[in-house]
Amino acid sequence: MNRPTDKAVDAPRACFIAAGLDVLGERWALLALREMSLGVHRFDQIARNTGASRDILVGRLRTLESQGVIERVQYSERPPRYEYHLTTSGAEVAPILISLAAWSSTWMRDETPRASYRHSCGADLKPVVSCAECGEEFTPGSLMLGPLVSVAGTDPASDQ
Amino acid sequence: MNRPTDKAVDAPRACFIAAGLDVLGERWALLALREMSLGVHRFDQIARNTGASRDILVGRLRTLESQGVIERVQYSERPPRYEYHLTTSGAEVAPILISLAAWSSTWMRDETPRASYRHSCGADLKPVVSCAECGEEFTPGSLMLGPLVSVAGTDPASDQ
DNA sequence: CAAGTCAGTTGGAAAATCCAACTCACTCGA
DNA sequence: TCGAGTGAGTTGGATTTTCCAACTGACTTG
Repeated sequence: MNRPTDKAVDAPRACFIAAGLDVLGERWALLALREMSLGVHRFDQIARNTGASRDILVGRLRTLESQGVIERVQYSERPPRYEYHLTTSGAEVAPILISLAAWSSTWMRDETPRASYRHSCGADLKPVVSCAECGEEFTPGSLMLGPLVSVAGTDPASDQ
Repeated sequence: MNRPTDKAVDAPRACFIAAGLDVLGERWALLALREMSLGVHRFDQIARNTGASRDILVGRLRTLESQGVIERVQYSERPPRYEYHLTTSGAEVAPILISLAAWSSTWMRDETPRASYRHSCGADLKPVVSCAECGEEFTPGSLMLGPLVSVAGTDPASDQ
């Protein structure tokens, strides 16, 4: 089904979920983005609000910046000081944070008090995820593997 | 603004995003759930498809099980063998995976070929996240902090 | 009966994270 | 002008996680 010299038949599944996690899945990355989404842009405050150690946080912010998810905006010349702001890419992480918050507030209810989130209309967070094409709601299981995608199309390959 | 004896003014923000990440944010956890969402339920195959080392994967699966996200289903008596299946809670992680895949396929396009995802209607993955209450689409920035939530209500507290 | 499958375990090396303290360049109040 | 404070890091060493390859035990299959 593949080439004659079938290399490793069992390479990990290269998919966009895995690729997204390479950037957003490292510890503290999503919490840092949460802070910026909430309007917190400065290093000390992001460190405090996330609980990340400062050295690790520096690394995360640099990675996110190099991936184009956030950008540094200078707010003081001397000494040079920067704020961290979401780029368009970073702002579009919001649906992930929203889904996560909604899942968590449904399934992680225990005794500890936690900040909840809501939509700007004032309602409690109850996101509905639907398909932009057909308009139907995504149900668990309606996620299917599609074709391989790169700059150009490549030949399909299916294993599971 | 708070109590007289203000304890640590700078505790990390306890919110549902952070709580969700405690369970889903560890390395390999979401990829393991991805596999189960795609119908892969057995240890060896999950290990292969995610790329996780077997020892770490065992730990993750145990944690997810103890958190009620997945469950082990025995499929062989002797030797005892189990499959890993999503619980209702686990199935509802789908919107997170969907948002992640969509974000990634928009912003992580590089030369490497990757499996894409689509809705079961056949369309490319373009999820729309909207508020169940008002029906309006969530725009970046429409996520607001709500009140503290626990088993009972607690007094509000705002810092940022 | 030898080889293969499946779901793990094990031990040691490597990498990531944590933590507290320290730096540097300032600003602010007395 | 001095001392304290702020903001954004950096540093070194301890701790925790993860990686990796090999191994086990209980089977099944040829």
